[in-house]
Amino acid sequence: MRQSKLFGQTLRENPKDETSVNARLLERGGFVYKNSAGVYSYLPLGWRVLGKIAGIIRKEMNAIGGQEMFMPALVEKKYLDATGRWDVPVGFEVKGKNEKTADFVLGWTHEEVLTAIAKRYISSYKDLPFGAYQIQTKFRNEPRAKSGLLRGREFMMKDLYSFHSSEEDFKNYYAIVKEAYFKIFEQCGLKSFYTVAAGGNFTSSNTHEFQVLSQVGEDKILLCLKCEYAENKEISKLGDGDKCPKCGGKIKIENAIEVGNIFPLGEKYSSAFNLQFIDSRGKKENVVMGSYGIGLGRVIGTAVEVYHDDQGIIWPKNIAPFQIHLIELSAKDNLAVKKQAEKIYEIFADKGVEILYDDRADKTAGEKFADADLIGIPLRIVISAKTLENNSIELKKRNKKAVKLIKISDVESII
RNA sequence: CGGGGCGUAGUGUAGUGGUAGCACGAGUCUUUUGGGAAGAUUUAGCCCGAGUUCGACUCUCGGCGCCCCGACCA
Repeated sequence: MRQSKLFGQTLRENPKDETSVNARLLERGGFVYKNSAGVYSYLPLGWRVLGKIAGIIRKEMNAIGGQEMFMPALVEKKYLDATGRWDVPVGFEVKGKNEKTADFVLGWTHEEVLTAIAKRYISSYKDLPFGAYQIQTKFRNEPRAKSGLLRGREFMMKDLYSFHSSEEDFKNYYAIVKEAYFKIFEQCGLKSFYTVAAGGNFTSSNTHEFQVLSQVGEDKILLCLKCEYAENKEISKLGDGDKCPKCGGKIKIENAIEVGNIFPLGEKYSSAFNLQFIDSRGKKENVVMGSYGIGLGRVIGTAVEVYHDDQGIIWPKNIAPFQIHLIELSAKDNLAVKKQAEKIYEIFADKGVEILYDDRADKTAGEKFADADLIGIPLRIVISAKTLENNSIELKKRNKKAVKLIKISDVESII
């Protein structure tokens, strides 16, 4: 991608209406545009990051047998009436302009919708278990959107739902999803802690959250420093400095961002919809369910909160919008630099390396460096008259200070 | 939903009861080019509505919007 053609542009100053680090850096870097409080557009750079995260999630969901599908954002009243959740205030109610349509809510979760669908296809224990997921925009009427991408009213979410013939089978799968979640967050560069929590509008059981430590996190968790056992403060009877109930280690209270959660749903939804199967002895039983969410925008916001410095974002490799940021510092009277940069750009582009090429002719070196720091691509390559004298290019990692020269002839070794 | 703050070009900011400047950005031209360059030139704005007034961006009231704290919550 040539930066001269990139839609979206860096801002030199912080937007005055944002104070959170993730919102400031993401807006300044040209990743997102705020349309309304808690409602963001993803510009091409931000969309690439979101795509990276979606890719990691897909890979891990598919690996545990999840099947991707796509459900409507318009959810008719009858679905939520079945579980009494129509009146939950998080919904945005929508009506057709012509006033003749049924009542709808913009989907804020899809347990009911998928349970209704599953009813048609599940009849025997042989149809179980199965898991289906989607990556889709969710709408929640937050009383107070805040902290940039960390709490929006509209956000991309991966929601997986699993269906089982027994509590035992469900529990096995729950543990498998748990491991998949750890892998997902790890690949996103985030260290997550598995935390016991409450179920809110979804279930009366305890649920589990994946929390990433951050000062700006709105959750407080009680975390064992030794075995990493953690409880959300909202349900915990532990206090700062207590002994861990699992290993006796020291408990510490920490702020954290909830990037994912997994819910045992039991038979709440299957009984509401009469979703039953016939077991191997011919007996009808309720399906046992679970649901599992990850907020993709929140993962982006969290990554920025965790990985940044005064100059900008420092993307973890796997979710960076590009892998290489190539900068050419050419002078008008020295076409050699420009030519060489074009050549190197083509080499990487041909090999499918994700490369952003700062080919802007009217920007100074300082401005290009500042933009590169802000955008936060992991590896910066500079080619200039100075490097060319040595038949070299300069490499610098975004998370390191040191620069290193390598010969142009060795450029492919970077791949 | 309670409390606080704030709404002026794309961004960040001045400002007066007589309708607005500055910087950056963006466009054009020239000179520049290793950490946010220089000159010339162009571009673009008072959140909305009502009221007071000869006249409102300014004062009053009412909306709406944005941020923060709290409550709530992925």
